[in-house]
Amino acid sequence: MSKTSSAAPTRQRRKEARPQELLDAALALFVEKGFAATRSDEVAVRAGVSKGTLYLYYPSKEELLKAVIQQNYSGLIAEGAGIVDNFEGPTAELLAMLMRMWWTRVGSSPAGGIHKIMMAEVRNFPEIAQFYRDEVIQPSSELLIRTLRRGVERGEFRPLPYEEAMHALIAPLIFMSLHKNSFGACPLEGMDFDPDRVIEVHIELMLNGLLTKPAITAKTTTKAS
Amino acid sequence: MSKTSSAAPTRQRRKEARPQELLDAALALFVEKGFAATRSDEVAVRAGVSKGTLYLYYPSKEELLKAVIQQNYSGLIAEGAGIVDNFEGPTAELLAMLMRMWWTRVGSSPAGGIHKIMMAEVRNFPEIAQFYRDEVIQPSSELLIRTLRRGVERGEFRPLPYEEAMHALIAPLIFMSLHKNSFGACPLEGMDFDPDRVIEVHIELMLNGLLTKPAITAKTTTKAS
Amino acid sequence: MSKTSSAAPTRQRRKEARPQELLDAALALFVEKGFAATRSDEVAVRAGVSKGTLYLYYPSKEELLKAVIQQNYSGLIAEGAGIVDNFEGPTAELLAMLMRMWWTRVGSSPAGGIHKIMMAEVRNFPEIAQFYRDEVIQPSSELLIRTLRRGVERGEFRPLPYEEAMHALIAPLIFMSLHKNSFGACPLEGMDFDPDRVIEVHIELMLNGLLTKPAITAKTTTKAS
Amino acid sequence: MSKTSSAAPTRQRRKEARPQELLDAALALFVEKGFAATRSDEVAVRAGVSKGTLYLYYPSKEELLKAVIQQNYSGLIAEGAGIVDNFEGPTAELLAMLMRMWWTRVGSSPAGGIHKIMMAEVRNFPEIAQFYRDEVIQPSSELLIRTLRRGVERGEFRPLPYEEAMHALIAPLIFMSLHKNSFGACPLEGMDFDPDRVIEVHIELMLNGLLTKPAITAKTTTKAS
DNA sequence: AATGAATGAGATTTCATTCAT
DNA sequence: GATGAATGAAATCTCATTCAT
Repeated sequence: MSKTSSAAPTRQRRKEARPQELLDAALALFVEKGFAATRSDEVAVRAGVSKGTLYLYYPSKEELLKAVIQQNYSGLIAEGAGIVDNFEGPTAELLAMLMRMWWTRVGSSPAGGIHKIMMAEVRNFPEIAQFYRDEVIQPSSELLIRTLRRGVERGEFRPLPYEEAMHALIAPLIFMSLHKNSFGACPLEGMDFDPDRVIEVHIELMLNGLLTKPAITAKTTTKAS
Repeated sequence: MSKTSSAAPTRQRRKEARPQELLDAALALFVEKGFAATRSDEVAVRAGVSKGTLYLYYPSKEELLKAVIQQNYSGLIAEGAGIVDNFEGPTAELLAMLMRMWWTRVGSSPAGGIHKIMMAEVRNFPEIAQFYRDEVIQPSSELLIRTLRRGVERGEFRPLPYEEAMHALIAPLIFMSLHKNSFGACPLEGMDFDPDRVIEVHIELMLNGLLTKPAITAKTTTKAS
Repeated sequence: MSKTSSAAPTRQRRKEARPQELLDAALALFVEKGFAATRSDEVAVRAGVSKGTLYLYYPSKEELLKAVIQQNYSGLIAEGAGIVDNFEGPTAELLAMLMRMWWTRVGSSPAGGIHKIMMAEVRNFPEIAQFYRDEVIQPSSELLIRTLRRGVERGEFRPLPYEEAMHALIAPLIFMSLHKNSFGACPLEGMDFDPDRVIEVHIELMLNGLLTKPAITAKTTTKAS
Repeated sequence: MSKTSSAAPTRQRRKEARPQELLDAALALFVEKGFAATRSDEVAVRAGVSKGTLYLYYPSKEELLKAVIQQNYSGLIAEGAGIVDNFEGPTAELLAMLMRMWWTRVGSSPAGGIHKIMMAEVRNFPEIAQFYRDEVIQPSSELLIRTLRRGVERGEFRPLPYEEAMHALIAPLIFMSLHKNSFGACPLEGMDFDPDRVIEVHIELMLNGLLTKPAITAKTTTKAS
């Protein structure tokens, strides 16, 4: 019926490969069912090992969660920093490139599911919350803020409160990533839009706005903060 | 502001108030700790009753979750529909009004936390997923799409793929709501921006874009779908 | 076949009686099989409840052990102190009375088994070790030492190092108690002496010695310390 | 005194030394932590081998326990028998010599810890109980009883029930040995007596009694049984 | 022979749910 | 109805034992 049907489940020694296999299995299940609702031997079975083996590599389910998060984010940010520092050309292009890159590399990959786990669990794991803020949120925020500032200083972008604009910028990316791993994974009728196109439209709108002619908005006198 | 402090003599716990008290307690705890990690007698204690009493009203924790979700969304949408149908004036104003309204009435109220629960649990409760799509997502999407179409048809907005634009529009609202109930509730340093202002910046940017001068974007030749 | 044969194992509410029943069951099993080798649901079953109920009263097996020890020794020593303070007559009689009393009330009762548990487990539970020393060993040692000093000071006993003599005095009592709960409980042939008579012989020998005529012993010039 | 420090070049672990090293490691750990609470790879690590190697020599932890006990008692008794048979002189001296010898050779050596293990585990291992009775208790009891009888028959000792007197005689020896391996190994204040001196006082008291003048005891008309 | 990665039965503990009071 | 003591299925984690290398 499937791949491992006939051969006896002979015991395998794969010390090197095991951590990665376990982390992948754990990520998939934590994203699908949530951390608390995933039983530790489900993880083991999906990774093709026994319950005991899982505990040989990670001393508790909580440590496993931490390892999943760390492994997926180590050295993800550094890459983006290099791009920002070396880019020459219109800031709009740089911004669009960063956002498309994040979407390709994180948002629509398994690692994107980590956001879902984090949203659901941060309040139960303050230690992980701090780690995630320091290693992921903070550096990537800085990257985008630096880019916005570049645009404003070069006169390409209108003046803005950077922190808030940054959040408005990334919100649809993360939202789409969350969607893919929640509603998007359910067999529901009538939810058949294409996340990739949402990202493109978002980029377009962010840069150019909805209006055919710029309006003078009274309410939000936005200044670069 | 205080709930029921003055009027009720608080003599005996009123039977008819129980369901609401239980649902409120459950909502708060499910949002804070997640569904699986909330113990059913925590809910009971927070509602001021005993564990047994909880089961008198809801036959299982799962049914309680369903009731929490359903109760918080009954008749939330109808209100918006009336506004859209009767509004006269620039569509940009209508759109901004709808978004601010959602933020005030839902996003920054306890009900906003339901999104967090839904994200975390839909894949475990397909039944709820369908309900939520039918009762919440579908009608509010239609409302926004109708508004966008109004803008495009009146020549106020540039042509757009409605579905995708709609998602780009609501993403920061929902994202901020999720944030308030996850990272925003953790005592982390350096995450001290104001969600309300993010909403305002988002509205501003959505309408006018980042660029000082409109660019001709080649990549996304967005047409009204 | 037995007492609870026919009646359905109907759930009983016995909040008051439960702690004692659980402690008795735990004592018996810890003495018989040792602490580590006793499974917590064995304790529950012997007390006539379910595993869950045990944890309703004691939050862990270790806490259960502590409770067993404390409950069996609270106010056991005070009694002896009263006797020593009020006794008039030959110290030999007082000493014999104390020893026989201990044997009757502790050594040959279930509580005597606690010594066996303590011997086996002290090194794993330093906290309990301290408790036992403070509550049991220290006060009862003082009692015996006071008695020995009375004998020496009244010229009834030869001079002695009190601390060491005290240990020589109680050793057979405790040893017999340990024996009853270890070898004595095994179905072995040829170990059929009577512990009660050992105690009597010990008392006799302690007071009068083995020798028909007192010897002058060079080696141990024992002085009252 | 040092085991094998100078002679062996310690190049490769010698195969023939393994069993002894394993038994020593097991003895030390079983005495310290108890049988059930000692993990089998703790034993292996302490013996400087891997877990797998331990199972090459002993097929189960239970067999290891048996081996520990048996190995430590082989040919311990024979020695004593020779002494008793050949001794000439006062029986009191013989008795004192036997007791001091036991204390030196067994009680205060690692082998003394076996008593602790036996006390704790006999009821779980009936097979070992029988072995211990046959190989250790029975022969050494006989030795002491023979010595007591010699004393009584030569008119040196008062008439006694031999079996019971024998137990009264050895109790402090074993009790001190147990103490060294339980409470004595805990860092408790106020338990700082010297076991060696307890033994000496015990011998002194046993021979001469506490009383300055022999009393006529009515209660225990002890006759040689 | 020696190793230590892998296993899985079994232990402790939790908690949704039931039900006697 | 309301309570909370009682239950037991199920979850996490341990560790004696096995076996591929």
